Amino acid sequence: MKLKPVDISQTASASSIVFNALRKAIIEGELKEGEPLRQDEIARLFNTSRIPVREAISRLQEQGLVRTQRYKGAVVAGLSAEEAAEIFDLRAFLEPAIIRDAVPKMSKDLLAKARQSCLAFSTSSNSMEWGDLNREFHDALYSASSLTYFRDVADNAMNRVDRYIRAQLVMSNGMARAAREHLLILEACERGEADLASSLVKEHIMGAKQSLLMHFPGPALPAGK
Amino acid sequence: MKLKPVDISQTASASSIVFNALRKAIIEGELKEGEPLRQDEIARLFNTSRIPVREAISRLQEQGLVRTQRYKGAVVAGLSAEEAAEIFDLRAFLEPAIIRDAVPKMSKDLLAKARQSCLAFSTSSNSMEWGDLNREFHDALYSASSLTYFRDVADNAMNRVDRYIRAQLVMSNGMARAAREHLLILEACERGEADLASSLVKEHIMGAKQSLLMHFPGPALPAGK
DNA sequence: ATAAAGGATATTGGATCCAAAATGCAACGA
DNA sequence: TCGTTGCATTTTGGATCCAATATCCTTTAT
Repeated sequence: MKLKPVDISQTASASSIVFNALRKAIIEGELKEGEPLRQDEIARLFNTSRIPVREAISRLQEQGLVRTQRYKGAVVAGLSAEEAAEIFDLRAFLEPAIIRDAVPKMSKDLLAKARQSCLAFSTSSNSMEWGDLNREFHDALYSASSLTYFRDVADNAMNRVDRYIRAQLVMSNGMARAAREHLLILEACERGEADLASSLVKEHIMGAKQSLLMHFPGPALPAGK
Repeated sequence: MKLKPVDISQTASASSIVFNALRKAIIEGELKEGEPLRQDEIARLFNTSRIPVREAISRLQEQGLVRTQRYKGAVVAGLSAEEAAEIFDLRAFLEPAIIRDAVPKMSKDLLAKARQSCLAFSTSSNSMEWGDLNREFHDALYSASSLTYFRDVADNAMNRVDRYIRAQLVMSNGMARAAREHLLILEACERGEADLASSLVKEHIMGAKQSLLMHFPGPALPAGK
């Protein structure tokens, strides 16, 4: 038998398709915060009934990406400056540990891929791609770590602030700065300097936090927070 | 008007009632790992249809408390020794930061409550309560912290390993040791020594991890992990 | 003119119904 | 005897239908 087996039990259900599509749209900021998610409308878009849509929305709620009020429906969840700041703090706390674990496990192959991502990021002129390439670079580096639960948590944190980072990259000169810092991180990884990579990641995230808070939509945050 | 207002829009839906009940049962180990969750059966238990049950199950899946296979249904999720170990590592990483933040914010009132929890824990002879009291003590201390996102993450981590801790408390002499350590942590908090409390929490969690891995159900874990 | 009341419409939560897949079992054949 | 095949039953995923609530707009009374 020369059949390439495919695990049909892993094929996507309607609800998971809707879930993934909505999640991506929210993370990337395509659906603006506060925007209501009409079950009927979404169901029509995906040629399905409202049942899978409702399941998708309840899962999104569990991830903190939407807020639901009984009989009023779901809206894309937003973050206050304080909440965003705390999520960055968690990232700055966790991700250095992840990359320290990852560095000694990085294969030549993986480093090559990461370098490619890094290059693509710093040279891309299409600002629509920047967010994707930024995420791709981070994911590539972390993928060598075996701390799967740490990565899950960091991933979720990143998901919640990704759209703010995307907005941040295009305005000010966040892009140029990120590209510089990415290169430093990558080089530290290539030289196997886990501790250096770790502290560079921490600075990278805390820098992004500061820069984000400066331009955060809404009233300014009192200093010293 | 002397009416005590109640926000009716916040009342529980059928699906959230089912969700909370199932979650509690799983966390506390009442539903054993691997046990299948039959939608029809649960629906009958709660006098409802399968729709709210399905929503509840999909939310549990998002929290990692159940695993679902298409057309096969959901079973209570179990953890390998490695997975449990990593979750303890995350707890040992996060919770010290939470308590360090919490200590200077603890009111007299809160400390009194915590001491009560601590006492109840160490003197309870009903081993069925130990798990609840243990959780109550930890939650009381952390509740003073304003790091809500950190606490959410730590809470979720705790939820996944709570039932193993419960099992651990009753066997060996985990109970006596935990009671001793709790008292030390509490006293450090009362004296306002945040750094000490922090490192005691870390040791407390790492100790629990070691002790859990020794008696972990299933094959032993190779050393040095 | 304005605010309260009432009703039409839209939207959600839940129940019921149907189709697709998994599971268990019995019949059958080598 | 043992493995395979086909069918009945169970269970899940999704569609449709109904009830409860929210929202919007009109009416009405002061």
